[in-house]
This record gives sequence, structure tokens and C-alpha cells, in this order.
Amino acid sequence: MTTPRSSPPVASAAATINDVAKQAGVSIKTVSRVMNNEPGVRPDTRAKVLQVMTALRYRPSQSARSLAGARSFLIGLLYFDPSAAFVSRVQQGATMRCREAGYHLVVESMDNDAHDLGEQVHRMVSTLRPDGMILTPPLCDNPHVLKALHDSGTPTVLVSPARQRKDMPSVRMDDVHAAEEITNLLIGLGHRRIAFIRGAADQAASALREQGFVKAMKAARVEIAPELVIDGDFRFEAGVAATHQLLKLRHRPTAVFASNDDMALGVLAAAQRQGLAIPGDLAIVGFDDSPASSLVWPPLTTMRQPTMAMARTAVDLLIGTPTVEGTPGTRTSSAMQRVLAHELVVRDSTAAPTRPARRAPHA
Amino acid sequence: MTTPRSSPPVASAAATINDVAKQAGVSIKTVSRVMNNEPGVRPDTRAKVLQVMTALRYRPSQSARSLAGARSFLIGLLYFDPSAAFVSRVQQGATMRCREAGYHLVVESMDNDAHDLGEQVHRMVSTLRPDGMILTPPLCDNPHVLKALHDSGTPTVLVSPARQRKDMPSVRMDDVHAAEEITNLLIGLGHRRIAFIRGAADQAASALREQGFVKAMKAARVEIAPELVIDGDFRFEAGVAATHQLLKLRHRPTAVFASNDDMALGVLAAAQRQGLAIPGDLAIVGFDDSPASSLVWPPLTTMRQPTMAMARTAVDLLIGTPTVEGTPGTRTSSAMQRVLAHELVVRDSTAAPTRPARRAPHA
DNA sequence: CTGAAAGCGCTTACAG
DNA sequence: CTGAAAGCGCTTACAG
Repeated sequence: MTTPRSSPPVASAAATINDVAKQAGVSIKTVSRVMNNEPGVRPDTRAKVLQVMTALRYRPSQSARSLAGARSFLIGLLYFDPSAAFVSRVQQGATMRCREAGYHLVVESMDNDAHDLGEQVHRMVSTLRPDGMILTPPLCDNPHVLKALHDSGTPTVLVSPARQRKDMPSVRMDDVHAAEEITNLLIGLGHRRIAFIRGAADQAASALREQGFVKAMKAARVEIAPELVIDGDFRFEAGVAATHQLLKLRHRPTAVFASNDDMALGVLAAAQRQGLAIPGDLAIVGFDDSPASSLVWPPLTTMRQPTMAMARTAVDLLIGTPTVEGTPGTRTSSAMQRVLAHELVVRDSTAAPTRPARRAPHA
Repeated sequence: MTTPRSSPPVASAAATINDVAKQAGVSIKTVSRVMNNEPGVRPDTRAKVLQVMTALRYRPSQSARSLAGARSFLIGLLYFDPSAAFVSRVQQGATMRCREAGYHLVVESMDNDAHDLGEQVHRMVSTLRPDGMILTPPLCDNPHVLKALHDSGTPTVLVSPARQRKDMPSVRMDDVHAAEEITNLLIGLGHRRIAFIRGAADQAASALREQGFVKAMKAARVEIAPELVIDGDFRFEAGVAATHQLLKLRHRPTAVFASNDDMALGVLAAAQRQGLAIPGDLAIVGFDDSPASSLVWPPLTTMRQPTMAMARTAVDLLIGTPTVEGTPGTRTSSAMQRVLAHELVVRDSTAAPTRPARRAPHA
């Protein structure tokens, strides 16, 4: 044996529903009623049972409940790589909410490109019978995954899906609105030549963030110079490349809005390397509030996604808990589509332009 | 109903062991033998059963197996905040290995300072009855957690514990040796005035990394100037503060070894802000290979922990799989204490000193 | 090499 | 308000 099991067991066998029933002088059915908070038990009977449960440190067996009943008290979280930071926060929110509600979170990392993805999902669902599944991008838009889940009848909620589906609830933030807000910060500071670096073309957030940028610029009647809108892919290197391109321009931008923090970090690094002072010579904003965004100098102004709150809400949707009232900024476009509030995080990478806008920099 | 379950179920009820037995014309015991790979089944009988299982898409129920038998096919992973990146990688390694072995990973985030931590752990273990538990720092050194697990007789493996215990297997890297190696890189480059920034005093890795630094310096007969060894706490700000202190010195260091990447990032930011060229004026090395370490310019030279491999090994230890032979660098100090190989990652924050060492910088 | 019986710890569907 | 019986889908301990 390679495990501590071989050391002398200190605990006696765990108490079962039978032990509790015997001690409390009732039937197991009554014990069952008490632990499931069912009505129809006399208060003093309930109290007695509860007391015995505590004394015996009784914990119902997940397996037995699951096998006999309709619930497994298991929630599944499926993810594929994306940013470790994102998944990590989704998971933390989900695991906390699960514990509060007496559920447990089973986490499975999947390969979005696996040929047998549908089969993998089917296997997980049919052996574990989770009471619900939470999907994060890009899996929440993968047709094989969605089909397997739909076919098995497993309740599923999508976190930040590219496309909403009427048959599956979703939780997301408002990318368009958030991008508008952070653009307005720049405009309000006095910037007029603002560059925009796009996200990866295959990710839904990219188009939404660009829409928000465009909307804010138009509303403020600020011209969007075509040479200041550059393709990116959410990676650091794309930010570096975009910056090289932007700084070659005769008419340079005074501010850059990168569609995520990793690219904003690339802009910061490349600009500083060319001797620009940030934010004086160039203001920079990112998106995500990734851990790295505050591990540089100056720390990045960015947009915080309500990641943990989205995860908690996802769990609530699955287990039927009414969403905590008073959750700030929660909107409901339909019964099942939740939009949570984002938060602008202003740090030190933004300031008013020091050179007058619309003037070419001295060569 | 708030879930897709209300939509017409597409799948018919899942096949059970009885369905398979009937179709294959054998008893359920034989089906059980086949799915558990037990000996004593005629090859053609086994083939027939296997074929029916496939045809019926049979998946054994985790609950039923767990309730009837001694195994739950569940592995628990307990963590408390630490770096999201670290936990995220541990988890990814664990979940992959679990899937390969037919297990599932249940992740629980705990509050290391909760007053009822032991109780929380006890509850999880007694309701889920996982076949094993994996603990990461700081939980793997928390006496309440360890006691609850020991008392319940749950096999447990510690990942990177501060103190090894003879009753629990552990998996870790060799911090001392790794720190020696990265110090030697600096020495080999020609640095003689090397600063060292300590990690948090309450974390085991801190002392080990300092030991490695000292060992390498002594072996190379390079003096360790007391004013170049500075307290830190693993956070970005500590790196910034240490740098301010170091750059005030009449006799500045030509290189800095920060005990982790976050602090190294602080050194980088502060040094650049004061106009130093990295690595020319100051070489910098970190430790961890965190995601942010390559999201700055210049990207950091650092030490990669074999995090995923540690997690996979932890699972193997729990389920009794022999560790894959040929795993590079695996050492075994006792039957249960595994030490995995680290990897030096040389990037652009290191180079030979441009100013001659041991000379004060021109003021 | 194969199987019949009992039982794991709960919930379901009824009965009173 | 309470309980006796059956059964969920497997494994265990035997028997042959």
C-alpha cells in the first residue's frame, strides 16, 4: 500500500442514516426529511434529529443520495486553457458558491480541438451525472460540447458565450458598454488621436470591444483615423508589433486602447523601449485587469471583468437559487441571460496628453 | 424550471450493468469483472461484453460503484488562493492525469484562516469519500487540515510542503539546487556584486532559495555583501522597494536575484524607471516562470517549477500508478518523497556586466 | 471460468 | 406528522 491508509485508522466508521435514526428513535425516512429540509416534521422531532446528527458528526453520503435520488450535488466546470487567470477566478467563484449550497465542483480540462470531445463530455456526464455544467470560452461555443450536453439533458450555463442560445442560460458582462466607458475616459482626458488594437478575430469579445470603441468615438465626434486601428490577437507580441507600427506614423497617437491587458503590456514595453514616457507621451489602457497589469510600471488602467460574480451567478442559475438581490448592476435581458456589472480600474498608465493633440510630434 | 431539462429529452435512459448483462447473455458479475479488468474471464466472453458495452454506450455509474465498493474515483484538490498561476497549473496536470486514469478531480478552495477549517475538510471527505486528496501550500502545512485528513484515513499527497511528514507522501522540486543553478548563471556571466531579495519569511521556499544562493556564492568564492541581501515578501512592491534601496548604495550591484518573479518584475520596473538599462546596467533573475515574466521587456530569465508534472505525480501516488519511467529528473528520497526536475529559462534580462565589477559607478 | 445473493446508504412512492 | 417497503446500480464474499 502506498498510502496513509495503512496507518491505524483513528476514526471509527462514519455514521449513517441508520445510526442517526436509531439514536433519535425515529425512522430513516424522518431523518431524510430533516436533512433535506422537507416540511411535515414536528419541531421537537426535528430538533432531536438535528441534535443526534451533530453528536454523531453525521454527513450524508453523496453516492447514496445520488444513486437513490435525482440529484448528485455535483456541478461540473469544463474549461480549455484560456487565460489561467480567467479560469482560476471562475473556478474560485464557483467553488465558493457550491460549498455554500452544499454542492461540489468537479473540474475538467478539455482539449477544444480533440476529435472525440463530444464523447469525452458524454462520458463525464453519464458517469458523474452532475446536476449542472458550467462552460467557459471557447468550450461554451463548441457545437460538439453543446450537443453532448443537450442530448444528455444536463442543465448547462454558459459563461461569456459568443452567441447566446435560447435553450441555455448564460452569464456575461457587457463588453460594448465597458469598451465605451474606457474610451470615454481617454476622450475625457483630452485625447483625440486614439489608437485601437483589435483582439483575436475568432473571439466574440473582439468585435464587441471594437464596437464600444467606435460608438464612444462617434458619440464624442472624435475622428477614428484608419491607420490607428490595428489587428491583434490578444497576445503580448501583437501589442509590441502594433506599437512599432504606430510609432512610425508621422502623426502619432497620444493614447492606445488595447483590447486586452496582455497586448497593452506589449504596447507599454515597446513604447518605453523607444524612450516614450508613459503616460505623458502615450496613455495606455487595457482590458481584463489581469494579474500582470499591476506588476509593471506604471500599473495599467484597465477594465475589470466581474469574473467571480459571473461564476457564482452561474451556480445559482444551475441550482435554482434566486440571485442575491442587490447584486449591483445585474440586468436580465431574458429570464436566463444575466449581464453583470464591470468596473473601470484607473491606475497610472493614463493621463492627459502633454503634447497638444492633432499636432505631429517633432521628428 | 430554470434549466434545459424541461426541453424534450433526446437521449433514452442510460444503459446500466443489467442492460449490458442481458444483451451479452451473462451475469452482471461478469460484466463487472470485465469493466474492472479483473482476470478470470474467457477471452471471447470478455470480447462479447466489451462489444455490447460499446454498442450501448455503457458508462458505469460513479455513485453506484462508490456506494458498493471501496473506491469513489474521485480525487480532491484543496487550495487556498496562492498564485492563481500555480494552482491553475497544478490543477491542469491533476485533471489530465485523472481523466487518463478514469478518475475525476473535485476542486475546493479553502480559507486557510477559517476557524472551522478542520470541520470543512472533514465534511468534504466524509460526504464525498474521495480516493485521495492533493494539498498545495499553504494548506499542505496546516495542522488542522492534516489532522482531519489523517483522522479520516484519506490518502493524501502534499505538493511542495514546507515540512515533509513520514506519514504522507509529497512531491516537490529542489529549491536549493535550483537557486544554486540560477546563481551560477549570474556568476558565470561575470557578476560579482550580486544582490539577493528574500521571499516571505513564513514560506518554506524562501529559506531554501536563500540557501542555494549562499551555497553557490561560497562555492565560487564570491563575497556576499550584507547590504545586498534584502528582505522581501514575494510581492511586486517589495521588489520596487528593494531596488530603491540598492540603487542608493555607493557600490551598486550589477545583478539581482529576486526570490520570485513578482519581485523581479518590481526590480525591473523600478530600475528602468531610474534610467538603468536592463540587462546592461543591471541583470535580473526571478523564480517561478510566472505568466507575467514574459509579458515585460526584457522578458525575465527565471526558473521554471515542474508544476504540472508534480500534479501528475501526485495523482499517480494516490491511485497507485507506477510513475512513468523515464520521467526526467525524478528522484526518490524515500519511497514516497518525489523530487522533480526544474528548468532554467534563460531570456533577455541577463547578460554580462558592462561596467567592470567591484568598481563604484560614476555618480 | 461464472453466477446468485446480500448489501452499500440513501430516496421514492405509498400507506396510514 | 410518520414509517415500512422497494429499489437506485454497482461490489463484496461466497459457492460451484
